[in-house]
Amino acid sequence: MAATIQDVAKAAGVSVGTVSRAMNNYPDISAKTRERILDVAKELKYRPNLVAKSLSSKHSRNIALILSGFLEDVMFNDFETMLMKGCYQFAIEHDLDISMYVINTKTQAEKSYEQLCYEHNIAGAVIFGLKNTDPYFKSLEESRKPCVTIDVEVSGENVSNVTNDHKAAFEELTQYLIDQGHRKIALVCGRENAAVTAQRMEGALSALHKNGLALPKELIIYTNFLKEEASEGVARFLKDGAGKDVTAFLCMSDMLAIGTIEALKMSGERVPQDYSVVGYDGLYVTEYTDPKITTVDQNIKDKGYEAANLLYDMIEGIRPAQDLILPHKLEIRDSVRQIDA
Amino acid sequence: MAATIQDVAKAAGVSVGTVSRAMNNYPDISAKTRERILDVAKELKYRPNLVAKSLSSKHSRNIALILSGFLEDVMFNDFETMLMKGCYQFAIEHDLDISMYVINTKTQAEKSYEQLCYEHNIAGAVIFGLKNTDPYFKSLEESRKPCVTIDVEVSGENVSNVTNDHKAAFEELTQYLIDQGHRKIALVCGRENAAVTAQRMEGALSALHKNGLALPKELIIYTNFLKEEASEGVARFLKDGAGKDVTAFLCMSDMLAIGTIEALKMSGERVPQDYSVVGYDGLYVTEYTDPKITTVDQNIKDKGYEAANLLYDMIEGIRPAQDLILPHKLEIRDSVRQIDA
DNA sequence: CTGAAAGCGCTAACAC
DNA sequence: GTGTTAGCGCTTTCAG
Repeated sequence: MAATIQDVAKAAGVSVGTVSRAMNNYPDISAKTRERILDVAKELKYRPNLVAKSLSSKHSRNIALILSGFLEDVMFNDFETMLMKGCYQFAIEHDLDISMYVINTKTQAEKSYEQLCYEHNIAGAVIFGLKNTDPYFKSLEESRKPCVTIDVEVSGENVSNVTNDHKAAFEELTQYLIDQGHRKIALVCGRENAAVTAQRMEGALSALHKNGLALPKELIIYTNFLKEEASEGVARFLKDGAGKDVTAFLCMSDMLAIGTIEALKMSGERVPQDYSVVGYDGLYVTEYTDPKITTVDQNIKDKGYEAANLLYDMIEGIRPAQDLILPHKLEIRDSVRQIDA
Repeated sequence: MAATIQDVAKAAGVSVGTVSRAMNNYPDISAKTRERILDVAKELKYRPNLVAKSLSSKHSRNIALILSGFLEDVMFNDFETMLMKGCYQFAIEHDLDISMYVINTKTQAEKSYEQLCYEHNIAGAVIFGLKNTDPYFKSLEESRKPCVTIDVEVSGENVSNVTNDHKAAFEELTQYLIDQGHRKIALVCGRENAAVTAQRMEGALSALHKNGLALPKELIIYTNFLKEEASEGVARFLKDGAGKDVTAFLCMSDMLAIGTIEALKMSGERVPQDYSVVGYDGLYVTEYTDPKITTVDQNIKDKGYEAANLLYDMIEGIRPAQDLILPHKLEIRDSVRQIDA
């Protein structure tokens, strides 16, 4: 078995309390006692049992990354992975432990966020993947454990939100299309009950209206953010003839853009020569597609990092709960053609 | 604060021991007492504190997924994500908790696997990303905590290994290229100290030799599995004229194939019309590239699932440590041209 | 500055 | 069947 604090105490000829003080860098201990203890600890390869530690101290350096729907996603997507990388980056820099929990709508109903925290002695969590209709969406409000949601604005004394200005970003993206001479633009829309969908929709409409353009119903293709739905939708759209004169597809996510391009190619159309397509998210895969997709980079890794950072500050009482809006960046690549006037 | 076992005991008018028995479905308790306790527990929204539980019981339903180098990867890659999904799938089905730990060569030296387990009361771990030269590679051997490594054969009484028959798979892949009429094939090689590199190399050589073909040194492009290295290598290769008469690039990973195709396109070559390219791994991104890449699908998610499953069985004493070789599948897509005799 | 002791929430003998 | 109690390994008063 591994050495315990008892073993170290015995070997160093002191009490466990003193070992604890030495290990945790308490000030009220003589330098030489501390050193002796540290030596013995190293000798015995002693590592404090963090479980016991968190049980007795009632707080822990343990935060969680909670992913809702991680396993349900039919579609593959590296959003979560980038988010993770950001969170872990921060955690490692600050010597925190992260536990990842996968939940879904059903398990949210069975066990509240607070319960999950108490169960695992977790100080707080970054939560991704919540839908407007999820149980957590409401229950988080009363949570005494701090948390940071991504891209979903949940109110509550202890809940922060990290997001982008999706409206502005999507407006920029739309404006870019318009600047390139596109006038009749089809919108490939995301899941209805997603906050980001509404925000991006606003952005699109805003840009369109500013330029005296409209978005007729028949130019909207509805999806749940699944690539396949975009493909089918666009294929139908082309067949219907609904897309007469349309020159560009404005997609609410990169995966939708990929699906759109797929359908276009299947129909013998070229991108961007025949149709222009833009995406949104900044997934790494958009650099490997053909053509490389013009998109808005959300800098998801940063988002993870900042979310973990904010969570940490909330736990430590450094910052209060707040909404954080991170910068985005229009990433111009090869999927848009400039149309001559 | 959340309710504790004490609260439930008091409210139900029984002792904590009895509550414990009720909560853990022990047989030696009357049905009605159990029910009453369960009711009270639900009433109080009681959730056992798993930290206390694992501390007192000395075992836990906590396993870890340890990723070495997760943050160092310059290259993005969804290998880890798919692995995670597999592990979590199993964990959820079996009511296990998974903690994910990110380590690297340096932290491996500072803290052994066993220490990490004791620190967190972890029953065992699935370990991914180990290099032949990593400290864990040796230290795992003596571990008393069970673990399952992915694609790295580490000996040790308590260590299992889940992998594919990379040699056979790569041989198949090479043979496919040969069957399509390719005779002069360049090899885009992976990291030198990776076990999988050696195995795939063997497979390539085997297929080549069986067909009376050779692999001259100048037809090998060395990389560390980074896409950019493949790009540069292939570009240099084309410029050098080393690749005279070469008709196909056999890549040891999908990312290398992507880099290869990138370089080829940059040089004005078409894939597969001018050059054929095959990859290896079965990353989802190979379906979105142009052309879609012919590859060997390792079914990484399954690998994660089976690894977690084996780990669980080792912990429970159901299966001893062992090597598991999972099936692969040649995924024929559009990046290879058939060459007429 | 250091030791002794209570207790974190739970399990697991051991009684009765 | 159920209560009692001694820990699990650690932190944290409280003395001295």
